[in-house]
Amino acid sequence: MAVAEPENTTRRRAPRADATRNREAIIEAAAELLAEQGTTVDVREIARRSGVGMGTLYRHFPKKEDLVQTVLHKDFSEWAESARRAAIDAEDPWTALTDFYQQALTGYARHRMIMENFALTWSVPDIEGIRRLRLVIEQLCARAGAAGLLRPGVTTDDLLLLLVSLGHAVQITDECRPQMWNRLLRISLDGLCADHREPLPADAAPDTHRPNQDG
Amino acid sequence: MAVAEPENTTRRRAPRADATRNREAIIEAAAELLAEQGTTVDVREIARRSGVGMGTLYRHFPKKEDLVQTVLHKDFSEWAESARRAAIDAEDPWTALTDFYQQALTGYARHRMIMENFALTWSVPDIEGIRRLRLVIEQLCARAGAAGLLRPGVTTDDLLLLLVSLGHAVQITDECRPQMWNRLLRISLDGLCADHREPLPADAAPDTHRPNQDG
Amino acid sequence: MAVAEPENTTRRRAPRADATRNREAIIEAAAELLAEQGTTVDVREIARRSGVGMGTLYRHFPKKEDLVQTVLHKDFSEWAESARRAAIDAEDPWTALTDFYQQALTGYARHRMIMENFALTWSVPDIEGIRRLRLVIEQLCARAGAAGLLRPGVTTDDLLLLLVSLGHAVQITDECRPQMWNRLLRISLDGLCADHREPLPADAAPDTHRPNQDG
Amino acid sequence: MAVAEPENTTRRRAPRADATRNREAIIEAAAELLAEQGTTVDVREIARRSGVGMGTLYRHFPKKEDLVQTVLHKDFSEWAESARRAAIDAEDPWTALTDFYQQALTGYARHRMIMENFALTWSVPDIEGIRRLRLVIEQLCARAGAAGLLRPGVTTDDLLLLLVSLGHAVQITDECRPQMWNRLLRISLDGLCADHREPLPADAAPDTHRPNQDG
DNA sequence: AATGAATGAGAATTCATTCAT
DNA sequence: CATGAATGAATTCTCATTCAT
Repeated sequence: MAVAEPENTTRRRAPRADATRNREAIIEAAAELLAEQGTTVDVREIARRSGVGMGTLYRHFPKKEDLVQTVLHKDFSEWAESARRAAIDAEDPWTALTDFYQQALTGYARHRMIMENFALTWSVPDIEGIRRLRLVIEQLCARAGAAGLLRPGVTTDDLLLLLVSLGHAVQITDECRPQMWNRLLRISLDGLCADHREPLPADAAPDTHRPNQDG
Repeated sequence: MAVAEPENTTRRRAPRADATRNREAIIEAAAELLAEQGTTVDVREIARRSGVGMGTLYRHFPKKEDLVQTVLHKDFSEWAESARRAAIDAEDPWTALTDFYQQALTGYARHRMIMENFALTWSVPDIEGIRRLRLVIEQLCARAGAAGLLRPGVTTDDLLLLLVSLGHAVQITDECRPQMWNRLLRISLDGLCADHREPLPADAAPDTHRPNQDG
Repeated sequence: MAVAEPENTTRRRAPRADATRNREAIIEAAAELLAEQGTTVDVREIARRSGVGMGTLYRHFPKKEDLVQTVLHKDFSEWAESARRAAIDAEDPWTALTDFYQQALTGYARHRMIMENFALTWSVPDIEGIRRLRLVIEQLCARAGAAGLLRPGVTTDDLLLLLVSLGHAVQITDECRPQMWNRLLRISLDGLCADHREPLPADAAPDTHRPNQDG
Repeated sequence: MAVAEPENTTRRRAPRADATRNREAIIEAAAELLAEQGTTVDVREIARRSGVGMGTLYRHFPKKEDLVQTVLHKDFSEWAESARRAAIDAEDPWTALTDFYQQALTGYARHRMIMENFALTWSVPDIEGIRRLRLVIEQLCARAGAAGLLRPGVTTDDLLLLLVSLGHAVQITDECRPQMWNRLLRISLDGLCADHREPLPADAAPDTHRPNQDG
């Protein structure tokens, strides 16, 4: 009994397995509640739904914000990764871009408030996650550009901002008019493609262009 | 022009006439603070910044939400009206549409959190205001459509959702990269114009279209 | 116009008639509201119902308690007076006593909270009114005693306390079971009358007496 | 008797076991303060006097009214129970009735405002408690009636109302003239006993009876 | 003399965080 | 290590009283 414990021994009354289980239960409950109620959710409700005591919750996440950031990070990562996969699986560059947006925006609806707050509230979250997402888009952009499918002048940042912008449309419309955002995506992609005679200027003001009457 | 009126003098805390003045001071302070901190602002801070006591604030707005709604409504109305003016002043239909978005989105930045909450939090605010805005867009849409400038199949709701969607982009980027959203607007308008061979189908999925290689 | 005003001249734009009218309106409204809601009623509601401004109300009654006391005093006086009248109109001493209680208790229901508070809340109200009421009872007591109708040993204070005690019963039962208190009055009066062999001792403890079995 | 338990030691702020202790401290403090000041007491003062923080108080009683009701219920139960005991211990039916009133009314003084509010304020509290009290009286009534000691026609409700009515007398007089209410009780019991020739009619109006002159 | 807007000290209630068991 | 009771500052809202017009 008093012998130094070997680390590998099977001890059932879990010292670490439980901790992991708890941590994940907390994150899962928090993800649900943050999605439902936003960051103003009561910490005690998170503890209740995850089935742990306040003390346990605070052992894992010393501040409420720590928990929020963790959930944000996790949700964001999973979402970004699924979108990346969709792009990789596509066969040609334009389909890759299209599928990427399609997948990313479809997933956006599940992240309502979180993504919302992600952009706006409580300090800057998960810079690293955004950097990775940006890399994905950069590759899509380069690939489509090299194939001559993307309108000249379009930058990675344009595509990133378009994603966030459409994401907001998804959040607003998904419940009452699902798939309405798909029309907006189509419009934007048409505006992005190489069909357009003129490249996108660096300081594009929209009124420099006028469509052909009765085109 | 007229003789100097004694009532015009700046007197602090005049009662009857200043009920109005107080009301406006409260709304102004609330607008600022709501923009800065969102709907969680402390009511006392609004009272403090507007220079009135708690009682006065609550005489004018019996519930915190009443005040929030009032500010929301006012901001929204002013913003929508300025965008409408910009559209009316334009000479041709496409410029009207373009100027409308330009003006609306430029104004969006000033309304940060409020517009944010407008779409997402605290019940449904100001249905009437949205209805009026929608009417404006409907006219723009009809006018541009009649002139053959607008891509067939584009609806008023598309244009409305585009506005909100780009509005979000404005809010996110306005501080760190002002005018970046203008590029997105240009892209979207290009996707909207009649240059496109195919009309926008009713259930547009973006992958139905593929750009001309090396266009 | 500038001549010194004679005090007797008929001036229509009432300086004092209005004041009186206001004062009475305030008292009337306060009486109603105090009866409905007790002393926690909002002063502004009194002002509203009486149709005067807060300033006017506070000109007449500098403190809320002043108003409450005034209403208390008035209600109490009127009530006591009506009971006194009923006693005077009666022909023989016992009927006088009986009618006095009957009238007083019937009126009690209208004074709910006020009478309630009268005995219990907010300092001592209207000592003078109680003194007058006591005088009335004293005479009834003496008259019935002299006629040999009243049980020996019964004091004026006994009769006064009985009144308040039964008054409470009235307040509690008047709405749900009107006239139920009449049974209690009958019982008490029977206990008061001279039929009883033994006089009421000075320190009457109830267990000194035992009724005749199957009397 | 048992070995000294370490858990019995007076330790301030022990958590689990002291949840109970806190709860009782709160109830005790609330009972005192409610008796002193009525239902308008500041909740913070209750917290202060019971030595707990606001949060603790609100953990046990989510609304102020919950606390008030709890205190009301507890006080009422204890009081009713002590009166019931007194009645059970008596040897003959009439003494049981007498002792019951004696005990009940003696206890009434300790419950001042609370009993006051019990009858008058804040919704209907503790119907169940009243029902139990009524059962006790019902038995006393039946027992005394069967022994031929109680005046025919007297109902359980008469006795219940008499209790409340005399209770009010107790509250009013207990401080300034203790035991004065005993005289009233004696009078009422004499009115209740079977010595009276006529039974109490169903709709007893007091003037139907007239005492024997020079009884 | 009348008006009702303004005042601000309270009062009830919530919630992030700590801590004894 | 887990638990959940305890804490108390912060927050929304009320109301007796004052005061400028």
